[in-house]
Amino acid sequence: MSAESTAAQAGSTPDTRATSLRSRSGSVSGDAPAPMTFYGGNPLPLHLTPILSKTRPAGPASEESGISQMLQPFTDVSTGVAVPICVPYTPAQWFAWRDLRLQGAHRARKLVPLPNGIEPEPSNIDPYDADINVEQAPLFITRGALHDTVGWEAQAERTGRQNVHPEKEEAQKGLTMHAATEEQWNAPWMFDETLGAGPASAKVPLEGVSEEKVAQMTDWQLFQYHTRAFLLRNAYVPLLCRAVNVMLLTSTLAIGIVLRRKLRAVGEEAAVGVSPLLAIIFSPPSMAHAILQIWFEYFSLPIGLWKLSSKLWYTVLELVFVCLWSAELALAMDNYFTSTIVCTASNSPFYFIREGARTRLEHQGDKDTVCNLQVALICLTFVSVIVYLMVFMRVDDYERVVNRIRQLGAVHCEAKEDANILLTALRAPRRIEAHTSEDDRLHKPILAVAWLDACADAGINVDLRPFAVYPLSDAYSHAQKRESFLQSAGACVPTTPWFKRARLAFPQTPLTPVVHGTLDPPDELDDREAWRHAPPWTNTEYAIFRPTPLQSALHQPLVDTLQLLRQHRRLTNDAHSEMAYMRAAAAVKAVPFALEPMPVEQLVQVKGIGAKMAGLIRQFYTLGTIAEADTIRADAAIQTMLAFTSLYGIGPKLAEKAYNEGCRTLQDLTSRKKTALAAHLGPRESLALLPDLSQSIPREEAEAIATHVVALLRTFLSHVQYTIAGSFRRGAPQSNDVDLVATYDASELQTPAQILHTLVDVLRAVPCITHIVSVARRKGESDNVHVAQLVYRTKPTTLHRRLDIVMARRMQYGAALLGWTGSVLFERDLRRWARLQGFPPRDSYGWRTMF
DNA sequence: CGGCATACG
DNA sequence: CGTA
DNA sequence: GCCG
Repeated sequence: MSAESTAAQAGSTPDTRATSLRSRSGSVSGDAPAPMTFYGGNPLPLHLTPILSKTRPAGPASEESGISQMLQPFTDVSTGVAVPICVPYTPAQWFAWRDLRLQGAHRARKLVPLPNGIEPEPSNIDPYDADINVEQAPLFITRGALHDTVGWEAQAERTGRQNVHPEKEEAQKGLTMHAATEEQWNAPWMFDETLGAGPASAKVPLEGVSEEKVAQMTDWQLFQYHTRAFLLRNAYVPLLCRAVNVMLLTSTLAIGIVLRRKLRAVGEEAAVGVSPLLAIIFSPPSMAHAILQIWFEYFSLPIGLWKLSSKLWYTVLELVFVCLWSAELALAMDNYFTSTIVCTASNSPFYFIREGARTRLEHQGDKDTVCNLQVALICLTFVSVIVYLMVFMRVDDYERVVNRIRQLGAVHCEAKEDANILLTALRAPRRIEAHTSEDDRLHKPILAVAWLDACADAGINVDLRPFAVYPLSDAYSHAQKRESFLQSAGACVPTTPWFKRARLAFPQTPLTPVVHGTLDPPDELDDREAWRHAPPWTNTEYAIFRPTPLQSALHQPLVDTLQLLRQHRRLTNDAHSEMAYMRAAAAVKAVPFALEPMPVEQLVQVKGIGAKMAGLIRQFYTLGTIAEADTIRADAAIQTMLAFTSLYGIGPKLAEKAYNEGCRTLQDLTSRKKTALAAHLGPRESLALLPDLSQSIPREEAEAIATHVVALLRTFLSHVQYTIAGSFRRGAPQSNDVDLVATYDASELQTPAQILHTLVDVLRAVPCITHIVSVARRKGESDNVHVAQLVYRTKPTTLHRRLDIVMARRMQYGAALLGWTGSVLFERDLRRWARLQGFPPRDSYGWRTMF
């Protein structure tokens, strides 16, 4: 709607109002139909920015004034979404969120229509035709990296208070859990406990291996399995490796000494060159190094937590020993083959007599001893070099993990406080305790790195419990319920690609598989991989489970009409009916085939469409309109009240009241009322701003605003990351407001509320905010997500824009992002489903306050 | 026939 | 009650 | 108004 039409409408007389209002309502969704896209999140490619890199904006923000800053092209990092890898709330909730994430994966990826002319409108397809030609179905493939959606990023509960229902406690008893609750975990760490007896035992199934599988194994497989389990689980293994290393070095030293003594005894000190001497010289520092490494591994700060420079030095040291022993190996071999006592046989290609060489010592036995010792030296040195190289590769492992994290779309956090999951190569509980806070151990799963690989293999977040290297908190009290749900949903095997499970997990009717997600895309393998992540349309009661285009390519006029009926129900204060229309509109919007030819009996099979809706839809497609909608459009009173509600702070109740008191124009409303509502943005200001605020904001401007605000934010806050949420994040080309979700480093001491206040002060000083609708309480609880609702204006000549700035700690960033991405129906269905899944009503901010 | 999202100003 |  |  344009500013002109709004102004005309506001100033119109009662007689002309009806027509102007009608034209207004007619243009409610009159935008040109956008190409059909799923909720793809931000259409810009979303990268997960590793916090590791400490990305800063291109230019120093403080040097430029706000406006010139804003005019700069949008080159910021804002399209990167950095979300700490974490679990939401309790593990039980984590499972639920994981499912949500799976089923809502369409929100996580950029979806691109398939090339080469595949029609996105399968209007002639009969969905009941069993042999449906899938090639005619709308086909979408996904590209781009996974970014946060539902599961990764929601956050761990901090308080740990659990509202354990008695019956759930009871149910917990039969629970098969990781051995984490056995008391060895809490006992001081001792070698003998970890050697076979403790929870690190191979008896605990390895990740991804069910007990039934183990039972079916052959002896050889069982042996392999137990070996693997031993090597992976046993805390003694690294020590064993080091012990072997030390033994090798000791042997090398011994051989060097024996060899040298022997040579001296026979008066042939130069017979095999300097290699025995070098072995004697190199061995002691190498042993010291090995012992140092044992200390590093068992007693120091875990190497993964070292400073980068320390890690580099550690690697360099390792490299030095690789070099030393490589040199020794080469030298020992050369000394052997060119020995003055000629160790090589006369028929070998290495055999030749050098000047001064003696083919014989006094005793043949002495020569054999010397030569054999030299061979032993070569072998030991070779093994040592191999061992060093293996250790070297282990150091490299850390980088691999970081890359994996990034590849999975999660974020590697520098500060432990920011993380929601801790990954470690450590296995000893005492060491883990030494390097984590009690709070972390209580609320964050501490997992083996193998979990990451399992996630990468499965393409989803897999059950983390088998990967726990430290007892998971009591928060698992709800795991039983989750487990049974997942099992009933067929969603409990981590190695199953998610789309297979999702098919089973979706509540669905026979109507469902109109569009299969099983078609292979024509070209590259990458696309094939991506394809499996594009969920098919699902006939479900819950909006969270189905992909939905921003605009329906088939039914947008019908959707708009249903929305009009919904507005009417809202004005008439019929919340439940209103919701039914909202659901119906959303359901229709998501349907990927034409409803037009369908009889009522088929229409009612779509979830959310009942008898009445089906009738209305039939009416719409036979008569070309819905009678009730026409009535509403012709009703001046309703249209007037509808116009009233476009003012900030005026809802159905006030609109009706005002209308009954004789108000007919927006001016009437403002002159009559001086409501205390929305203290800083009353009806008068709201009316003044309406021409501006009702104009939609293009993406570019939203991004410019965000860039500007974040630049200001960065003048006093470090490590700021942000995302434009709201309908923009759902892919809308324009919106009526900008939702900016921002987060910052855990090292920052300020609370989100304090930051918001500072930011608002800065924005006011610039000045580019004209109204403060509301700001967070100044001394709000330190851990809450806080919001500033502002009216933003770049400079006096530009339009006023509604701007919401959401400030969250990084732990809650993902949750905040989810909560502020919407849509409204999505949020409601999210909570509805969560409640249905039996989440305890709790007051922790994690669940309650955020959603 | 009960439930339908939730928190905050 | 209105807003997100 | 729809769903279970």
